[in-house]
Amino acid sequence: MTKATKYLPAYKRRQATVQATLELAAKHAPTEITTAKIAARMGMSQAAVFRHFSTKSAVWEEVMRWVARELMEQVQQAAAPGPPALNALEAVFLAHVAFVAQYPGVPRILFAELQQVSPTPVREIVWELVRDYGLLVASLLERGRQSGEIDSSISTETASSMFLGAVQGLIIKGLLSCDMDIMTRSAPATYALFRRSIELKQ
Amino acid sequence: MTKATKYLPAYKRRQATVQATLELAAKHAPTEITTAKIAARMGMSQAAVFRHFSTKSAVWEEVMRWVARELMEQVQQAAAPGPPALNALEAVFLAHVAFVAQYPGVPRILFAELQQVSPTPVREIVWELVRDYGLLVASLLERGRQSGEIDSSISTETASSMFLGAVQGLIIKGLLSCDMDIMTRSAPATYALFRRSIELKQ
DNA sequence: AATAAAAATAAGTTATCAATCACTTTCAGG
DNA sequence: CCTGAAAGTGATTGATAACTTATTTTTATT
Repeated sequence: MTKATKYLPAYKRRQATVQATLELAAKHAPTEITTAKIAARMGMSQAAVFRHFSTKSAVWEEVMRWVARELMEQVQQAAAPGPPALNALEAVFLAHVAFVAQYPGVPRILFAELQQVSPTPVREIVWELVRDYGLLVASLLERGRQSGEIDSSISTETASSMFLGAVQGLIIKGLLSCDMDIMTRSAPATYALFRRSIELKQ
Repeated sequence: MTKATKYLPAYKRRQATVQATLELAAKHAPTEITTAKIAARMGMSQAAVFRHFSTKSAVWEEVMRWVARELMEQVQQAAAPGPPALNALEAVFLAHVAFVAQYPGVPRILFAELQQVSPTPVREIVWELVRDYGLLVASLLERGRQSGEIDSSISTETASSMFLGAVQGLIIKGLLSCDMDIMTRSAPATYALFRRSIELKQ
């Protein structure tokens, strides 16, 4: 929670607006996040928001850009160390879950975007994120296949869709039970199951 | 698509309203489905909707009840035949995917509900659906464990969350690519992978 | 200390949408 | 074929939320 200081320089105000929106999303549905509430959270008038963003959806775009950058940074860092691909993949899995647990508003925002049918600017950013994330997972799966950790009969495409699904299953459980920490607790066992599905049988 | 007939008896008008809403949800985000659009789809005035539903959210409640009843009917029927539990589970998986492909608005409506934080009447219905569905999957997993198809070291809880996640992974892919038929095509391979994760190794 | 530029505000406007109500049209039963 | 009940409509209302504009407050520079 950023402190509510008035008369911030523009770039800091933009950052603060993004954070305020994320904080609101942690406890409210995105559709009921109004510019008035965002402003109130920063201790400002509603009109002030439009000093820094030309439209409301410009706010959502900046929020999504922040989310994409931050999540990719976290998982890339997690993926970095060491040769055993399946361990790196586990680190990615856990980093992703930890990120969502830390910013519980993020899945809500993403789900809101998935409802849109026509392509919006925000959706474009989501698409890029999903693509980059998918490439990271696919490269780890490929590495695991070459090192003989992963059964070579497994399709990388199917496995990476399953990987994402495993995360989603946890997220949905967390959202439904209104307890995002349940995700963190169940994550290791869930990954172990995923691992079993692609591991070379002995 | 129901034919647009005026002066329907009340119970048929209610059914028609539910169907019209589902059809709209297939091509629009739930937030932009207004009572005016629902009415227009049936060739009626906006005011007419309120002859049959006291509020707009009463419409969503009825829609969700219909979805819950219909989906459970489909998957229960799929689960019915035969002893090999893992085959019954596959039938459930495919039935679920087929249902979503047939009513592409359904995941959008569900995702919209998942964003709500405070418990709404619609959310209550979703909760019941998820519980009933979870029980069905759990009972099949239990049966498979007893028949020796499933490794007894696997937690039913974790496996059923993974099952749901596998479906979700497909749904998200379908929504993002704006092509729900991709789900149907990828479903068998995805289930095969899930099966590998719980099957007894030989 | 003076002042210009930047940040924030108060008080609007406009559009949209759920919900209401007085009134009209249609249908079904005697 | 008549009539009362049920189904539907047009016009309106009140609330809400994004966006605008004229004005004020603060900050930074010289």
